[in-house]
Amino acid sequence: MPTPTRTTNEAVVAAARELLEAGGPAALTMQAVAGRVGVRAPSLYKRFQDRDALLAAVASATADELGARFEAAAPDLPQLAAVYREFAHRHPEAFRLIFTASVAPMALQRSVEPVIRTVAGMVGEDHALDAARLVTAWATGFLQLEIAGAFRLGGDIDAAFEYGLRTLIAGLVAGSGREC
Amino acid sequence: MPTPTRTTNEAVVAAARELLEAGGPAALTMQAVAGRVGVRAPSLYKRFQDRDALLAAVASATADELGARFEAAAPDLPQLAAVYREFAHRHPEAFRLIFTASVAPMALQRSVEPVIRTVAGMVGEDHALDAARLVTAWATGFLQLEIAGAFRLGGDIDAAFEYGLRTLIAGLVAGSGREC
DNA sequence: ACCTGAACACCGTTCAAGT
DNA sequence: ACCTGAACACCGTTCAAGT
Repeated sequence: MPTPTRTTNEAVVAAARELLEAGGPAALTMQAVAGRVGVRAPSLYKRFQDRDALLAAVASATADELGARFEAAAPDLPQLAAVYREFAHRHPEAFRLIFTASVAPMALQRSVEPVIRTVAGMVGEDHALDAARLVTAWATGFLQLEIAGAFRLGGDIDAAFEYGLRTLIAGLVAGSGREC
Repeated sequence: MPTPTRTTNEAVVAAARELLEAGGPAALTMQAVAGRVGVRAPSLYKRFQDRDALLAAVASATADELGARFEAAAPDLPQLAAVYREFAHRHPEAFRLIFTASVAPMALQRSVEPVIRTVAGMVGEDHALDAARLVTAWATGFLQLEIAGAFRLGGDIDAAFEYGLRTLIAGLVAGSGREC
């Protein structure tokens, strides 16, 4: 008779996310993930083609969660920025993973839509995409540098984030509306 | 009698950089690096404590090279941005490596100095650090997203980069001088 | 149908032994 | 003094054999 399944894709991805966040990518081994869901490593290959596919699933799940928080924060740009930063602080490893070449590009498309919508409301449809790319590039770079510990020259990081957001908005508004 | 050395740290790092750029981090194995400099893997441990130390040396060499190009481009912000982008395009893997947590934070400090100097000339010393962080965060994030293939919604990427730089400068100038 | 033990290839790393 | 063969631990992955 057909044997009932002993775990689920969701449980596997959840276990992988925990291991990733706890010990970085090196800790996300097939054996460790399998152990967490009560199975042996070879069984995982029934669900994911290989480790890269599992990483992609983790990235995708992370992007979906982020997208949901963006959805709740739009169309308030400072709120979007705050949500993004808090998410990166809480899941630094998953945050990094999302922007890894092999994995993520597609997973992000949907989650970024609330950002485009928000920015479009500020600068108009014509520059919406360019402006969204400006804002996401800044925030993503800032958080990546912050997480990597690259801000070593002192100063208040929170204040630098506020300054960046404020200055960015000033530039967006100045560039879109009439000049003075 | 003392055996003459069969390679140098510089040659090892150069070989590592080539392998990294050609095949990503996974291709940078101790055996492959050793093979490229005509030696066996265990010999590398005389020069670098472990693979992570070698990666750190690669990151450091990359950051130094980038710093030299920044030095030549300062204090022209658009020129700095163009140099940065060209460097990222030509060495995407090394560029990514620089911002990996375990490796790089310190290697960047010196190379970023020309950027701070340039930005200070635009907004004054008071906001120099915040403004430099805004600019580097934007550029780094943009390039990372571009390299990762995350800009999938169409549009002209070159134009988006120009737009970002222009808008950023507008914000910086508006925020520093008197308002209107 | 699903799971696993055993096996293979590959990698990082150590160390005693070579020259 | 420097280098290396051999060995060890560990990982990703495959597959025939179990239930």
